[in-house]
Amino acid sequence: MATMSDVAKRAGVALSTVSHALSGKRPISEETKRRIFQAMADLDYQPHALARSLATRHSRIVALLLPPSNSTTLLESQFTFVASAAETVRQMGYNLLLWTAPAHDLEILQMLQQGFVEGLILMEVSLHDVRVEALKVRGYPFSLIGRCEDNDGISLVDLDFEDALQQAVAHLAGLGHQTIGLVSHFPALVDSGYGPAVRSLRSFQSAVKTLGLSGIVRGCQATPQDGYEVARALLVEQPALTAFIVVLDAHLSGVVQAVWEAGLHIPEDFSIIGVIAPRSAHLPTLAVTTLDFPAADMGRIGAELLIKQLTGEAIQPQQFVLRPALTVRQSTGPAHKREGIGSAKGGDRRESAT
Amino acid sequence: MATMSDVAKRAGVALSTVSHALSGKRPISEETKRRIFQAMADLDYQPHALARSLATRHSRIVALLLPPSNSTTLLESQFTFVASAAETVRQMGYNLLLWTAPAHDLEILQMLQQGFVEGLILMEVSLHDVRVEALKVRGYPFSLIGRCEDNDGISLVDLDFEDALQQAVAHLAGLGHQTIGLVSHFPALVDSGYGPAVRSLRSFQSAVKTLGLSGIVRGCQATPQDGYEVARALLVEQPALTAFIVVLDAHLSGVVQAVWEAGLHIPEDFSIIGVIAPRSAHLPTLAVTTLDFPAADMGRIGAELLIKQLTGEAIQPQQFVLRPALTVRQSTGPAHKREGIGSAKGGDRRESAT
DNA sequence: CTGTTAGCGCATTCAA
DNA sequence: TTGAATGCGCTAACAG
Repeated sequence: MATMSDVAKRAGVALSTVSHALSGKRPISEETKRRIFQAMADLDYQPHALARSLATRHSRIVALLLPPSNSTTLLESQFTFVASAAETVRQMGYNLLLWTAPAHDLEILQMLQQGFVEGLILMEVSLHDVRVEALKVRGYPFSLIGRCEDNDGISLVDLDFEDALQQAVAHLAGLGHQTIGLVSHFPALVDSGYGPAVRSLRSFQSAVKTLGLSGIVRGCQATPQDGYEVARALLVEQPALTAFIVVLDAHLSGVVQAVWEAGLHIPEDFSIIGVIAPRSAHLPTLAVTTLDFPAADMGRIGAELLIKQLTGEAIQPQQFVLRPALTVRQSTGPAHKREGIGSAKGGDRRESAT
Repeated sequence: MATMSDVAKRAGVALSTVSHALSGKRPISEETKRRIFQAMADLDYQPHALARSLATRHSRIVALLLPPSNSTTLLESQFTFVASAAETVRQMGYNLLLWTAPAHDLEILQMLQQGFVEGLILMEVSLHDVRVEALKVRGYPFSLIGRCEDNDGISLVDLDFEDALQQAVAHLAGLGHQTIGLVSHFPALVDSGYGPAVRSLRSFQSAVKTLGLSGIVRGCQATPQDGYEVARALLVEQPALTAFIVVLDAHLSGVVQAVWEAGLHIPEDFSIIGVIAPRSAHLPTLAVTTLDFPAADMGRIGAELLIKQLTGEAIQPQQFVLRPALTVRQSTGPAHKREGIGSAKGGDRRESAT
């Protein structure tokens, strides 16, 4: 591996000349430039990123904090954040480090202090996030995919859950639905102050109230089975129910199946709307109406926010709270009163599966 | 940010003494050690990782090459690789860089040459992978999650697809099934030499042949809808079919639904077995029998293989081809001839969804 | 047991 | 337009 001084020697110039030829930070005659690049080609020279970082005091490395794998199971959308951020960061000439750390861990700060990493992208932040506080106090650059309660001076991108749930309720209300069920996050997540859980819950309740509808909320773990169980129970307990709002992609298939097994047709007898990525909206035989969760955009913007901060392109913190677009597919329609059925024809499937 | 020389000054010792106190590479008296650590604490000293890397010529950074997001949609298992590798790498004191690059791109090599990254983990390798060839020729450390055709001298971890499909067929054969369908990868993937696609296909065909059964193969894109369509078509075209083998988690729900909609009960009338992660096996109302795809293990081992190579713990390349365990759940049972139904009661759902 | 010194590969300041 | 020299923060001989 050739070094810069090797190149300099071979081109018959000084080390600094080579450096400047590379960076273009001072004028170099065509002739010497030619010789230098020739020498670089001959030697198959590659600048040493680490050495450059040490001299520049810029590592061009940022890190994305992955939520701990044990707690919440990773949703489709989460991975999309990661993939999208990775791609964006790379396009902007930076490198993305993937860190796994318990949400409360502060050893993150060490690595920042070390100068190893120039900035951080956080996801799955809670309303009162210690990490955010710590970063803010020390003035380290970071961006959020998500929001806290107090976001003063923070760059972030998040879904506008308030708007999303409001739109969802409004859409259903417009179709004449009077009693709407929200299949939501696990209650513990609400208690722990997880933003999406709290905000969507609040917004649903207020929207339902404003429109004079009745709303029923039930939360559960992010698995199809739990979604199924919850929906099934709700359908029995609440005969007036004619629509579900689902906010987790993992719940969708379970909820749909519960509705089917109750003998209800979608959308004739029952409507379902999801606040999820369009990609997750296409069940085998049902395209679900969604408020499009823009996961890829969020990953991209989260990355851009951080890097613009680092390059000085953006001085002021920017906040993007994205309002999701409504895409009407086949799962929502005019409300019809349900017949008095709690479970029906499809129900045997479950018992039959010994 | 305090530097090592600051610490040295404050402790009244030489720079190198501080360095050695930190690394423990030479004996230091208790007294000076105490003073040094005291000074470090006073100054809130953090060693500068980049500088250390430059001096050591070891960055303690490895990279994981993410498959390009456009081509294959990312499966559950893929993300599990990433998350698991990230965690493992971190536990071993290294950092994981996420790279997105087209599979044919060789600019990867530049970064290795630069000394920025010490090694690579590749996933989604094809049987004849140019990247692997290039890495091998230049002697760069890397490990594979997956396999090529020729794996001489390469460290890798992969699922034993041969064994998996053989087990799947054997399990079904043992239950009396005579005609088995394989819902598999998109044909283009087989043609392009994608390992899992090719190996599972081959193995299925040979297993079926060996046991004197008849096997039908159909491949499609990795979405529930495509899985549904393919299964549906097969059920109509092949009345003798009594079981499906599914090798992509994304297909599972679609295939199951197609079977249900054909009026068949699982497992009484029809059996389904998946070569997928247990986590994906639990549909809302059906726990599917699987050959457990050990995605987390594979991510972990892939990372370990690379890092052991870097630390010199492993001189010889190691290859782990994991045989999946069979977990019998509710979706497989004794074979019964199907009645002459091609489509049935559930079929209306599809049409009804306008 | 401890101090001195010379790099690691590059950016950059100061001269020329 | 170019060269020489200094230093980024640390490790690792080499002395003592």
